Formats: sequence, C-alpha cells, structure tokens
Amino acid sequence: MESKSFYITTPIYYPSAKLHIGHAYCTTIADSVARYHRLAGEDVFFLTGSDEHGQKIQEKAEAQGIKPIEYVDKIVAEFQKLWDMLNISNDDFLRTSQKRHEKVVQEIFRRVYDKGDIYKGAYKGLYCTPCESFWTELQLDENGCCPDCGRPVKEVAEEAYFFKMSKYADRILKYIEDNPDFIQPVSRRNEMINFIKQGLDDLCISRTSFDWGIPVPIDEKHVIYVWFDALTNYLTPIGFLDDQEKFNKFWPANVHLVGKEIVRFHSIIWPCILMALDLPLPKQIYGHGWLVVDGSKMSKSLGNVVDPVELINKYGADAIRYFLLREINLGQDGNFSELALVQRINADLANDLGNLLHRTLNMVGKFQKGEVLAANGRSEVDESLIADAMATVKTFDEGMADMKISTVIKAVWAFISRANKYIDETAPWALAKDVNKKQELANVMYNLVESLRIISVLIAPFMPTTAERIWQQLNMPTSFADVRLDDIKTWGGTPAGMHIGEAQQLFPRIELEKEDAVPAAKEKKQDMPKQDNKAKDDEITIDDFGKVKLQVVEILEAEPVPKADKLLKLKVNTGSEVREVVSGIAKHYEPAQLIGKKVILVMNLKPAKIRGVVSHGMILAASNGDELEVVSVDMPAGSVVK
RNA sequence: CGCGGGAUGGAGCAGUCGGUAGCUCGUCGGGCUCAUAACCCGAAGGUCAGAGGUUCAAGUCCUCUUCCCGCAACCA
Repeated sequence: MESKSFYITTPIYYPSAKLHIGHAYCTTIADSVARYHRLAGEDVFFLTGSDEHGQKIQEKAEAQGIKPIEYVDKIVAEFQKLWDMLNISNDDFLRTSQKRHEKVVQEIFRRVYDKGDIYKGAYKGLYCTPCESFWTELQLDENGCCPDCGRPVKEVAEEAYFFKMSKYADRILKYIEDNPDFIQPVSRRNEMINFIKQGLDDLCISRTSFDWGIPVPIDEKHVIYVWFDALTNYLTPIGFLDDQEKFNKFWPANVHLVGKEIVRFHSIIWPCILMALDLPLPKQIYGHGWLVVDGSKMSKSLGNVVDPVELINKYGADAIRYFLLREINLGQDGNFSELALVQRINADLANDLGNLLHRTLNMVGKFQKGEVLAANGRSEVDESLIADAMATVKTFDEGMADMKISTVIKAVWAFISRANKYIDETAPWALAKDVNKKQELANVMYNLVESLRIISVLIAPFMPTTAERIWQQLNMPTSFADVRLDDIKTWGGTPAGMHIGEAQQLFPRIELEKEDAVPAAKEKKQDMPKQDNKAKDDEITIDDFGKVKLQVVEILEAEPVPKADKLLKLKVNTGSEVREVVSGIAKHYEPAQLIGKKVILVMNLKPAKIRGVVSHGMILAASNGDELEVVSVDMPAGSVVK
C-alpha cells in the first residue's frame, strides 16, 4: 500500500552572514512538522538549503579576494553544522550553486520563454556608480543619495529579461480567494489579496551587472536574478527533471514554511511561475512570525543578534527547540529572551518532565525492584489518567496536522502535569507500606511507566534526543526509531514484566544568577521600608555585591503619589539621565525638603510599577523603628558608590 | 488619508461561531515526602489601551482616537 506523502520546505537562506536564532526557529518548526508526519507513517520529504547567488555575495567574496563559490562553501558548511547541532532531519540540502539546480533553472527559463511569458526589456533603476549598486527610491538616504556611500545616484537603464507576471494576476487572485487555506495565517492572506488588487508588475528576472549566477540559457551575458533562481529550488531535489515518479509523489508541496517578509514572493510570484509552467500550486504557504529579542528586532547595529550555536552549546539543542516551539505562537512575532528560556527549562523540562521520569523510575526501583508488574483492575483515578492520555494523543494528532505546535505542546505538558498529580492522588509511598496493596501499587507504577512511554513519543517531534533518552531509561524493548504514532493510540503498550533502566537527570536545573534574584526581593521594600529584612544570615560574596550598582543621584523634583500615604514620586538626575523613582518615605520627608538632596540609588533594580507609577530604582535609607533617614552624601550626581 | 501587526492581572502570552475572562512564570498560604529545594492544592491580582455604536449579551463585530512595532516590490 502506498503511504501518504508529505513535502515541506524551509526558505533557502542567504549565506551573506551567519544564521541567527530566527533561521533556527523557522527550520526547527519545519523539522518538528516533518518528524510528526514521519511518526504518523507518511512518506516525508523535508527540504532546506541555501540561496547562494547574487551581487552581494560576489562583492563579499571579492572583498576577501576569493571566488564566490569559495566564500559560500565556507558559510554553507556552517549552516549545515548548525542543522546537525539542532538535530534537523532534512532529507536533502539544496544549494542553488549546484549543477543539478542550474539545469532546472535553465530548463524552466526555456519553457517559460518558449511559452512567450519572458521578454527582453529595460530595467530602470537608481544607480550608484562608485558602489556599482542599484537602489530603490525608498532605500536612499535622507538626501536622496546612496545609502552606502552618500554620493548621488543617477537613473540608468539596463537591459533585462522580464517575466510576464501581470498576465497571471487575475488567476492568482482568484486562486487565493477560492482557497482559504492557501495562505496562512489569514492576516497574511488578506494582505496578499490587497496587494494583488493594486495590480502586478512584470518581474525583472535577469541582470548584467554581475555574473555570480546562473546564465540565461539564450543570452550568456545575463544571469538569472533572484526569484527565478531561488523559488525554483523547491522543484530540483524532488526529481523535477530526472525522476518523474518521485516528482509526482511529492509535488505539489504540502507546505512552504517561510518568514512573513517573503510570504508575498511565495504566494504571488511563485504561483505565477508555476502557472506559466502548467504545474500545480503548493497546497500552503505558511508565514511564521519573527523573533524579537527583549522587545526589539534583531539587528547588527543594535548588536542583539542571537547566535544559536552559542545557545545550543550552553543549553542543548532540545531545550532550544522546546523553547522556540512552545513559547512562540506560530504566525505571530515572538519574544526571545535568555531569562525566559532558562525559566522554561527549569519549570517545564527539569521540574515537570524530568522530575516525573525520575521519581517514577525511582519508585519502580525502590518499591518493585525495578520491575514493571502487570496491571490488574482500574480505579477511578486510573481511568481518568488513561482517558486524559488518550485525549492528549488525539489532540496531538489533530493539532500537529494543523501545525498548531505550541497548542499541542501545551496539551502534552498538561498531561505531564496530570501524571504528576496522579502520583499525588495515589500516594504510592503509602501503598508500598501496606502489604495488602501490592496490586494497587503495581497498577500505579504500570500506569506511570505507560504514561511516560506515551509522553516520550509525543515529544519526539520537538525534542528527539530527549524522547529517545526517556525511552532508553524506561528500557523499552523496542527500538525507538521504529515507534509510530499508532503505538500510542491504545493504552497498554508497555510490556508487563520488563525492567526499567537506570534513572538519570534529563535536565538539571539551571541556577539563575545575575539580573533576577536581586529585583524580586526588593519590590516590597520600596512599598514598605520597614525593617522586614528578616535577618538574612546568608553571606554573600563580593561578586554578589558587585551586581548591585549604586550611584549618587540628585533629587530634582518630589511629589506625593496619589492614593498612597507612604509614597513619593521623585525625579532624579543620575548624571547621565533623569529618572523617575518611587520611594516609601512620604511619612518622613516633605517633598520640598528633598529637592537638591544627593542620595544613593540602586541603579540596576528591575523597574516596578508601584501604585501606577513606574519606579526605576530604589533610594537607600536607614531605618530604626519609626525613624527613617535617606542616605545622603555630598558628591556630584553620577558618582559611583562601591 | 501608503500597508499590516500589536495593546488582556507584576512579567510573557491564549482567548476558535460574540454568551460567567484563561494559561505559564512570579507572589502569598497550605499539603505531601517517591523525586532534580521538586510535586500537588488553594488564594490574591485585570474598568480586556481610550471613546462611541450594534446586540438580550462584546476582549470578541462596526466607527473614531492614542501609543508601540514591522514592512513599503525586484532588498532573506
């Protein structure tokens, strides 16, 4: 029987720089979806690759005095290394510089040309001669000059080939309107419909200003430019020219997963090219959101580009994969922060999942000498656990087919939580003390092991390594590689009488250092500057102390906070800026007394909203019973206290 | 009037066809002791950016306003 096929792609990334966490995000999504479909028993083809041509690459290579191909070889090797580190299960890796791709692109050009959909025209653009670059009007700097060198640009025309995209505008519009699922999420779909309605121009598909590209077959001084070269990558590896059977099996693609910024090219240009080729259109273009880092977009100028390699080295691939898939809602922008990552690892992976496995194995070892005894009979609690397990498998199956990844992960974790609660409800340690409850205990242990067996399969698409480690610690007799979704659709797959393996920590807790510990403890103090320091006898190191940044600031303004009898709102000069700070000293000072006073401020305290006012720091004060006095010094604002 | 996205308890986010506002973390209180100072239970905390409208009923639909963020076609 022929199994269902599933073809998913990522964009091919441009090797002008190292990949960042956003690329890793996109590829991880595709990977988990591909893994799910394999688990479901489908024939999967998962493609990623690199888009290697273009002027920018040529320039970079020239700057280093090497050939473009040498330049991209190096960077693309890093791409592939990253995917290995992240456990990406792609079936092929297409490089647009490969011969097999050149053949495809040239053949496509010929076919479309023969059909009459490609013509020679002139590409008009704004050209900066010294930089040898074309710019669009909007790229120019504020003076209307070259954004690179600041010199004036001039309008020039260059001979170029054009693809008659306008011819297909009506057809693609109708297609998008008739196929609501074609573009996901819907917000993108509306955007595209809107865009097409404004009319489509023909697409310039060749250049003569550089030569790092695939030559136009009928005109050697042109190279094919961008989209004709890049988009067609999706056809090359599945046998477009050399394996008709394979091609028929996998085309049209089920999903092109792309970033939201290139949805337009995939949902408009690409279908138009396919229509010109009389090929069916992909079933879905899915535009995922972007990762912003601590609230702002990643960019080199901000220096906040997150390197996935570093993160993987620090936290492990599965933890990163988990975070990306769980924390960010597919289709929307998501925030990436290392603090949130660590919190997720501790809470979800170490505490919930890791500890569930550990305590279960430990109890089977302690109470039953490591043997998983046969279950016999079910209590109400057992039934409820089993029902939840089966419901979770169902949610998983349906959700993953629909790419609702974070929803699915939440459901799986709800079940993990359920299993932890089950331990609490059944209290196996109590059962173990009662000789009459051996069977009851055996049932509980069996149900926990079976739950974990199911969980390991459910997390396999997201955390393949962890999933297998659980399988091995449980010591399941079958090979994890052979497990399919069907194996967990019924309860009871764990063979009775098997012995569990050795328990190891899956995810050790990560102790939070910097940033965090300090602010949490302080917020209250601002509200009530009493001596509630409950005599902390813990010693701290000089390093701990060093984390607190103290500085002299001058109070510029002071006023009471409405509806708060203890709070004053202060404006202080830190020497480099003016900040607003809330301080609980209203009972002890009149606002006017404070103006001009130089006091000590905790500079790096996490901002907190107190009575509706955001406080950026805390004023130090000494208190004794009812007395309180701010610590004031006679040093200029900005002086560092140490 | 360029296009689009966002604004929901301290933080980060869900909220499908309009029908008692949810989750995770954090905080506070309690329970348990098999476990990775973990797990389980409970509580506090939100005028769902603002104004107006439709409706028996609006976070959810419509109009306007404010603020934040992207993109602006041959540039992933």
